[in-house]
Amino acid sequence: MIPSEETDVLERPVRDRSQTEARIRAAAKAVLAEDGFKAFGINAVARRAGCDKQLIYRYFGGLSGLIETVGGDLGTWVREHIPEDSGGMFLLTYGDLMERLALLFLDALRADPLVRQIAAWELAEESDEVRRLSEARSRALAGWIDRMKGSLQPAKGVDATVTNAVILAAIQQLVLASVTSGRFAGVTLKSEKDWDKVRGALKRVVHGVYG
Amino acid sequence: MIPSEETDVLERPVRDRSQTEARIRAAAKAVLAEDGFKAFGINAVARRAGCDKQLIYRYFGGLSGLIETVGGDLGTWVREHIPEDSGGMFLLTYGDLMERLALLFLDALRADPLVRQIAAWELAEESDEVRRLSEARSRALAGWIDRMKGSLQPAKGVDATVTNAVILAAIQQLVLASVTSGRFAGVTLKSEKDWDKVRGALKRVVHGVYG
DNA sequence: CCCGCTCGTCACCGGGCGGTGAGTAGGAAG
DNA sequence: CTTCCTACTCACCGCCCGGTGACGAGCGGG
Repeated sequence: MIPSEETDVLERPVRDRSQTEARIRAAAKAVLAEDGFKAFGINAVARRAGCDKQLIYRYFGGLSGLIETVGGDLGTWVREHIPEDSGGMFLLTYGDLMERLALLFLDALRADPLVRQIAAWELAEESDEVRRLSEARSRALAGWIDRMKGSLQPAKGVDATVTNAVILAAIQQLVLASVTSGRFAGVTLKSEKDWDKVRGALKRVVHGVYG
Repeated sequence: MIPSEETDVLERPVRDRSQTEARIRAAAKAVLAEDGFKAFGINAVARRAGCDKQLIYRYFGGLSGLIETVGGDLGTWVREHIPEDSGGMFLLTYGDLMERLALLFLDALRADPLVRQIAAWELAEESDEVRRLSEARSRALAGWIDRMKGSLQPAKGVDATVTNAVILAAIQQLVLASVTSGRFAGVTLKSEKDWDKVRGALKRVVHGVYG
């Protein structure tokens, strides 16, 4: 292959620090989302960003700093992916609210490989970096729940926090399992029909506890 | 350190193939359970077993064969860890049955690091070996449910398979999250008091859907 | 023009990984 | 005692990892 002027121009480094930093950040998210946390590392990110790994050390102080930056970006994930309002519905009961929250969470998690990988990472490894990542995600989600529920209160005698955790845990587990194995506990999780069944079960569960 | 006769005896190889195979199998489970699936590999297992990794290739045909063997042993896990009978209770309703199943599954999973690691592994990676491992676990669990439920039937109109999957998914996710991060969705999962809250929420959920 | 600073690259290090071929030790059979 | 088979070990390969020190390339300010 004869090097043309165009490739020469394209392969020339940008020499713009902020732009390069952005490229590295984007590459980090892409590697994590597409190749999984197992493949996540200095070399993989640098390769993806098309620059030398030394720049990651210079600009972010190594992997941990880069992860921290990604976690910072993640704070906006909830706002980007889950609608803030009630979608034009009048949520009469706490059960209605939780049903809507559960279904939104299900679809949002299914659609976002980056957050899925972070969730799976959290289950696989305990390190400070991962912990900070998942804590950012967890805090954002909790804040969103608080904001959304407004003045609605569950029936007395029901520990809403723990019950909601159970429901969200079920959703997260099913979504994570669907990606890698496509099934859980004898239930296939592939087609949209499968997910409709899950939605139905979730609705029944939610209204079973909250009325 | 002067080599004593005792250490000499202890470090001497066993020269008994079946016994060495058993040592390797035990080492594999120990590495997986204690160090996690990330650390699982030929070198780690051989180091743990105190023999050369070559033996793993010779006796098991490499890592995949060894994993398969572990999966085979896993088929007996359910029978070992979850009681077959109804614990002297008369399970009058399907809801009672599922409550008991849920609580048993919760405790069994909390107590078994090996199975926890396999479950986490399944969420982190998609490979044939891991798939076979988790399928063995899944099949065993499903068979146990079938055996236990006997002739009890849930209320009509409720998809018991999917609903049960939702409940088991919640339990698995909460247990896995508790090990690495000690919390999920704002709920701390450390003390037995925390788990009592979870048990309460699970009971409410189960009897909410099944009556 | 050249200095100096920043952006970027390259080569290299030690170490752990999965994988393999060649060689050793030790007990049973003759 | 020798033979032979089997259990077992050792040394080595190539690869990729995270991490670092030294070197060039380009651009703005004197």
